[in-house]
Amino acid sequence: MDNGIVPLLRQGCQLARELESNLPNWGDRLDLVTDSCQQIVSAFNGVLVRIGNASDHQRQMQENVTSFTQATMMLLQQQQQQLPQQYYNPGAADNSGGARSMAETPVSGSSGAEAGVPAAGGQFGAREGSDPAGGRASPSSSAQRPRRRQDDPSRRTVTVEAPRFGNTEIPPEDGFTWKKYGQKEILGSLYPRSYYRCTHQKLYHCPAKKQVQRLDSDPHTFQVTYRGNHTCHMSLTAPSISPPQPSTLGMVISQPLPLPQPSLGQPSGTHSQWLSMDFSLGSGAGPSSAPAAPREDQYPLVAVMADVMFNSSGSSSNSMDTIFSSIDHRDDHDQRRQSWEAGDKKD
DNA sequence: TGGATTTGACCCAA
DNA sequence: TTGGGTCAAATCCA
Repeated sequence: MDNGIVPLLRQGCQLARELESNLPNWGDRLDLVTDSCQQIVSAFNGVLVRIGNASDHQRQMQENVTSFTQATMMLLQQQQQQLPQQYYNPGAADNSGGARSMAETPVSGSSGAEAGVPAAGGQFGAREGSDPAGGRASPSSSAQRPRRRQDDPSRRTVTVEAPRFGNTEIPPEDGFTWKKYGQKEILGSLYPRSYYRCTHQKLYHCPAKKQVQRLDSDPHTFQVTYRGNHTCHMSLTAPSISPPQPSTLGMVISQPLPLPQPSLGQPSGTHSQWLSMDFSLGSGAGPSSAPAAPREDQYPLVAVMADVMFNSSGSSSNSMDTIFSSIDHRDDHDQRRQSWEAGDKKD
């Protein structure tokens, strides 16, 4: 391996470890967390760029890097999904230069003129309308199905680079399964906008939706707008009923990633909650079961992912499987310890 | 045959 | 009035 890949890998791992060690001290400085995550992603993106003509081994590494990059960005996305917008650092999401793979900016309105308008009420995970499977809205029911175009605090936009391999017509996996329900030509845009909703919308009334549109200026880049939060995986049954594609990042999010409750009333330590709750479901416990106070052994998630990624010696198994089985094992261990402690206290 | 996608029409916020 | 968002019938596909 040459072409500066190793230094970049080291840099990425180093950044991950720094993030790990700094997390307990950063408190609610989520801008710092964001910056750090983006530096990590940039480092691994640099690796991606340098891995051109990949051998099999390098290709495996590339898949690992891609998975880690996507996982990191998804974690970052999940994090921001739960945060009041004042925690965001829009400047850090600027994708105007450097290795651009995914960049995220909070969207407070549909026009740039409204950028900076604080999200009214800071509502998280605003559920859209009433019954998403309610069929065509009658005049009375339409009042319960507001068609928000602006001021939707749960609206987030990411720019996603088209896949380099395979079908470049579709945006990369983002960890969820989506069902396309519409496509529309958009005025002033060369490319149509596609509308997706969560596959589990009917089963679990999951309100999550996304819009995918190719950029006019860069057809190799998609702008993906997410609306609503996934509630399907907070269901006790959802993860086991509809396992995602095993070979995709779907493993990442569709596994025990509990998404934010609409009424998160815990402004302090929010990011700690993000880190502690995301992978703490293991056996189906909901976010409400997340420990109130973060434990320091819950922070090294990123480092764990990096370690597993680079220590998995070319296994044919999916890297995300490895990563999250590792996390699950950690979680199992935690659960066993907690149950043991509980039993111990009973005695 | 059932689930996913396509597509034209409808609804409604701006 | 316009155009974005959604619905649902038609179609495709495994």
